[in-house]
Amino acid sequence: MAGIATPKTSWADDVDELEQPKTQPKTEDFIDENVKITRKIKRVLEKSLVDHSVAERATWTKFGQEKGNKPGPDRATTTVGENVTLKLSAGNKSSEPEPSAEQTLKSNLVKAGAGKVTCRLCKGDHFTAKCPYKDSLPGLDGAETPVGLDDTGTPAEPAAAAPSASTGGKYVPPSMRGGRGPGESMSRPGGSRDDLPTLRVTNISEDTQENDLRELFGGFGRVARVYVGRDRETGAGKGFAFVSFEDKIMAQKAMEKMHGRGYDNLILNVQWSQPREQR
DNA sequence: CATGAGCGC
Repeated sequence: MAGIATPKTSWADDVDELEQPKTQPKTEDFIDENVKITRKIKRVLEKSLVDHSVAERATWTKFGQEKGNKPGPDRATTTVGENVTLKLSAGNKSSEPEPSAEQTLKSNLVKAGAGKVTCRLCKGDHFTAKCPYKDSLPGLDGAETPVGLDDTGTPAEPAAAAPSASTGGKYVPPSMRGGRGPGESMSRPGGSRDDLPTLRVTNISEDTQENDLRELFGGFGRVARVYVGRDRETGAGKGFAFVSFEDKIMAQKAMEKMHGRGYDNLILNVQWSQPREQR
C-alpha cells in the first residue's frame, strides 16, 4: 500500500472536474452550493480518514427544514443508532458469559484435567474406558452396581457375570481369540472397532491410498478398516498403514502372504499392530 | 525407520 505511488489526482479531483463547470462558475446557486460541498468533502478526505470525516459531518451547518438549528443530531428528530458488531462463534451459540451453577459443579469435578481427559476411576490422564485398572476395579468408586443389579437397577441373573471372570489375567478380545467359538459369526452390531485384528503395514510408498490397500488385502478376507498414516499438514503418506480384518485367521494369512512381498517397488513389512493405548 | 482417531457430558 505504501509502495503505491501517490496519484496526482484523487477521485475527489475527478468529482471536482465533473461537478465543476468547464466554463466559469454558473449563476445557479445550487450548483455553486454543490461545488462548495464537494470541495469541503475533498478537504476532509485529504485531511483525515473516512471515519474521521464521519465525525466531521456533525459540525456541518444544517440546511433545509433544519436550517438554523445547531450542528449535531437533534434527538427530537433524529434517531441515533448504535454500532452493531457481529460476532462469529462456533456452533451458532453465543458465547456464554457465565456458566450455570450446574456447569460449574460439573467442571469442578473434572477440574484436575483443566479441560483435558480425566479418568473417573483413577483420575489419570486417560479415558475411563482405557484405565489400566478398569478390569481390576469393581466399578466407579465402588458405587457402581456390582453384581445382581444391572444399570437400570432391576435384578439380573447372577450366573451371567460370574464365569467370564474365571478366564483370569488379561482380557482377550473375541476377535483376537484363537479358538473360534460357537458365536463366531457374530453379527457386528455397530462394529467392534477397537478389538479388530489389525495389521501394521510399513514400507509403503507415500502415495498409497486406502483403496490400494483394500484391494491388496481384500483377497484374504473382509477388510474392516484401512487407515493410512498421513502427515497432518500435507496429507502425504508417512509410509505406514493399518489394515483391520474382521477375522483374525484371515488377518494372519494376509500377514504371512504379504509380508516381504513387493509393492510399488518396495518390500512390504506386515506385522501385527500393537493396540494404541499400550505402547 | 515408520504404531491412527475418536470417544468425555
